[in-house]
Amino acid sequence: MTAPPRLRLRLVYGDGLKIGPGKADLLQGIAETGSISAAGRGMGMSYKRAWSLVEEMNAAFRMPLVISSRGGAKGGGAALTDTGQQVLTAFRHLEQKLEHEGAAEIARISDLLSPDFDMSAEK
Amino acid sequence: MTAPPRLRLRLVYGDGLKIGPGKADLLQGIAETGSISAAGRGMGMSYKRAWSLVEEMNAAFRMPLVISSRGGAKGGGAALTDTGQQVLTAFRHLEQKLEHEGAAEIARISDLLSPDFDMSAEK
DNA sequence: AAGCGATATGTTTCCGTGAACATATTGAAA
DNA sequence: TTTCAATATGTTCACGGAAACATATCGCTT
Repeated sequence: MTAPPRLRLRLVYGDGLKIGPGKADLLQGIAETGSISAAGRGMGMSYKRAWSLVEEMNAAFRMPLVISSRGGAKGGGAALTDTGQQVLTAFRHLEQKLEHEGAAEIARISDLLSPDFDMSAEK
Repeated sequence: MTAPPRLRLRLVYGDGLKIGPGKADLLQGIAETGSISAAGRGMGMSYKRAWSLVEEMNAAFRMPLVISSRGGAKGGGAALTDTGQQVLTAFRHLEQKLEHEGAAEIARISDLLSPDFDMSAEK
C-alpha cells in the first residue's frame, strides 16, 4: 500500500487572488507567534514575502485579516482579526472535510500507483 | 455576493509526483480527442509539455495511464487505458465531492471578500 | 516510394517568482 | 535619548520551469 498523499487545495478567485496552504499556514503562524516575521521564519519564508502575502490578503477582504503595529517595547507585532480567524478556520475545516470525505477516491488512486513510490526525498 | 472561486486540488506524493487539474484535464482531453497533441492544443499546452506529463504519469503508476502509437494512417494516436480512466474518474469525483461538501466553508470565506472582487481578468 | 500527421526527444531561450540585500520607521523600555 | 525588534518598502539578482525551436521516427495511404 502506497503512503497517502498530502492534499493541497486552493480557492482561485477570478482576479489574482488565490487562497491556499501558504496563506493559511502564514495566518496560523501569525496567530501563534504574534509576529509576521516570526511566522515567516517558522516556515522558511522571508519577511518580505510574508508581508506581501499579508498585504495581498488584507486588500482582498472587506476587513483586514491581520492587524500589525510598529515600534514599542518589542518592536511591534501582528495578530489575526476576527475575520482573519474566521477565514483560517473555514479553510482548515475545508481541508479536513476533503481528507475525510474523499478518503475512498484518494485510496482508489493511491492503490494504482507503482509500489516503489513511497515517501522519500521531497523537493 | 462574490462569485464562487474555482477549486484547485492536487494530490502530492512524497517524491516529485503531483496529480492535479493539469494532468486530469490532459487525461480527459486525450480520452476525448484520441491524441496527445490535440489534447495539448485544446488547452493551450505545447505538445512537449503534454507528452512530458504523460510520460511522468505512465512512470508513476503500476500500469501506464496512456497508450500511444506512432505512424499509420493518421500519424498515430493515443488513448486512456483502463487504469487511466479509473484515475481520471476518481479525481473528478473527488473534485465534485469537495465542491458539494465544502460549499458552506467556501461561502463563509467568499462572503468575507471585498465586494468589488468579482470575475474580471484572469492571468 | 513519397507524403502526411502524430509520437518521441533534445537543445536553447525566455521570463516570472522568490531570494537576497538594503534602509527607513516606529514607540516603548531601559 | 539611545537602543531595540519588528513593521514597512524598495531594488537587484539568480534560478527553475515552461516556451520555443529543431529533428527524428513511424507506418498507413495514395
